[in-house]
Amino acid sequence: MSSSRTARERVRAELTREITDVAREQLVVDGASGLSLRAVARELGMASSAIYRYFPSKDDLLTALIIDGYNALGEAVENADAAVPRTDHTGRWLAVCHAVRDWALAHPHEYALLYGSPVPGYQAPQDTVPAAIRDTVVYGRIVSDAHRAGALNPPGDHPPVPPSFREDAARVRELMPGVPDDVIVRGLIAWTGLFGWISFELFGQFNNAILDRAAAFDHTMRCHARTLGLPA
Amino acid sequence: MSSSRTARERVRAELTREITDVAREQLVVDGASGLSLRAVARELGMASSAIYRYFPSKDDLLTALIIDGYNALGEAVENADAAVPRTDHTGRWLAVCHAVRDWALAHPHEYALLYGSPVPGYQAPQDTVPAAIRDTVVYGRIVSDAHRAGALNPPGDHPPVPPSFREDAARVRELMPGVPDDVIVRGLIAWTGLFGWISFELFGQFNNAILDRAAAFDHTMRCHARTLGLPA
DNA sequence: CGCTCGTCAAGAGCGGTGCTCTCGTTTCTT
DNA sequence: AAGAAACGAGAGCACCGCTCTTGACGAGCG
Repeated sequence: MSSSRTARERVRAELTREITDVAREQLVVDGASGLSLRAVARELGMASSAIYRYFPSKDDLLTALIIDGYNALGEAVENADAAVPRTDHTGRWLAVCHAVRDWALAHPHEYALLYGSPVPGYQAPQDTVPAAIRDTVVYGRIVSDAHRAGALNPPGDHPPVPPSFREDAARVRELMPGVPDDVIVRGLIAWTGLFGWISFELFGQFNNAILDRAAAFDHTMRCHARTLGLPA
Repeated sequence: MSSSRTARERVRAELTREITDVAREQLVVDGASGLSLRAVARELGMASSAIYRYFPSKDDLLTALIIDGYNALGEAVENADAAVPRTDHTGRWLAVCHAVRDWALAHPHEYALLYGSPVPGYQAPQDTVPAAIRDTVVYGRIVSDAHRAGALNPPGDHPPVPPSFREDAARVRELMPGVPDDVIVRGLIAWTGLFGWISFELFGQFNNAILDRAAAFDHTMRCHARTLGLPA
């Protein structure tokens, strides 16, 4: 019977979830470096060695938390985008910006885990990729929609893209169908600018300089929208 | 005699330097999380407890490495800027961009220590600030020089800056004397865009997407220059 | 029913960590 | 020369990730 076998699998899945939940709580409190398998086991009233039945190593637990984090951020971004009329491309962009920032401010340690420095001998497990690009997928759709609607009027001239960028642009274009090379460049600029700003804000680079970060962020993202070519 | 007293201080300073040097080697190899006081002591042939005569905790050693890193990066940026004619503002900006990126690629773990996620319970020791802003000082001078020379012609219109940004702009203006509010916004966009790009590149966010990063980076920074208002 | 057999939790243990304390020794100061 | 300050070494504490062994539990099969 699948039910009996499922019963075992079910309790296993449940305990796995409990472990990640407790681990996430510790992550929120102490950050990634403060996460301790023994402390998680203690919290769950089990032996530390039992954890290894569910996660072969601490890195694997962290990877699970990373995937969860990407999904949580991606979902927040998707919801923010969905709440704005499809044709209000500027509003969708700003909604995405604020969704990312709000999530980052609410979950600083998890944001640091996703977009801060990865562990030294870093190799991104391939199974993190689908979760990791959820927010970027939403963003690409906004740019693509805006371009297709003829809503993009980028100001100023850019130098011609270098020849080797054509292939890279083609890869990026999978997320922004139909968008010309220069708009892809502008799209990359806005996207890296968004995360660059949030990382600066979260990691203390704005200390003693920018105090009303919410206002400065909103205005900066509106300027990014203009450079992308979105209407005011 | 100051010489006799200096003899003690001298050997102390020398050992302090040796400790940071060995620690930096380990940082380069294993990253910040792999740094071990005991391993440093072992490498130096001394007891681990002796290290604490020189650095009260591991965090203090890391802080010293952070300051060294900021200074190394700042010096690289200063040299890169100094090698370009003063009136070639676009060239100075591009030189700074490439200096930051080259340094980051050559010292990824140290870059991660500076601009990646800080330790969880983060409080920036105030004595890191002078070193931390060396690169920004150079950048501010470039923008200020370009503006004073009348070389800035920012394309497109930006929305009016929010009232609360005036005070923040005034603080930033200490590094960019004489620059109007909107140019300060554009300056922040380029600066956060530079570090946002490098962080994305270094922390794996460009994997499977952008392969010729050098070319894409150079072109993107030229586009940033245009948005700032610098001539082609 | 009884008997394997796979799954699991628990405990001990290994080598490592940051950090503290004590205890002689060295080195500078007075 | 005597006292004070700085120093290195060693033992030890509490913690860590991880491994290995042992024993209990429960599902499937003869």
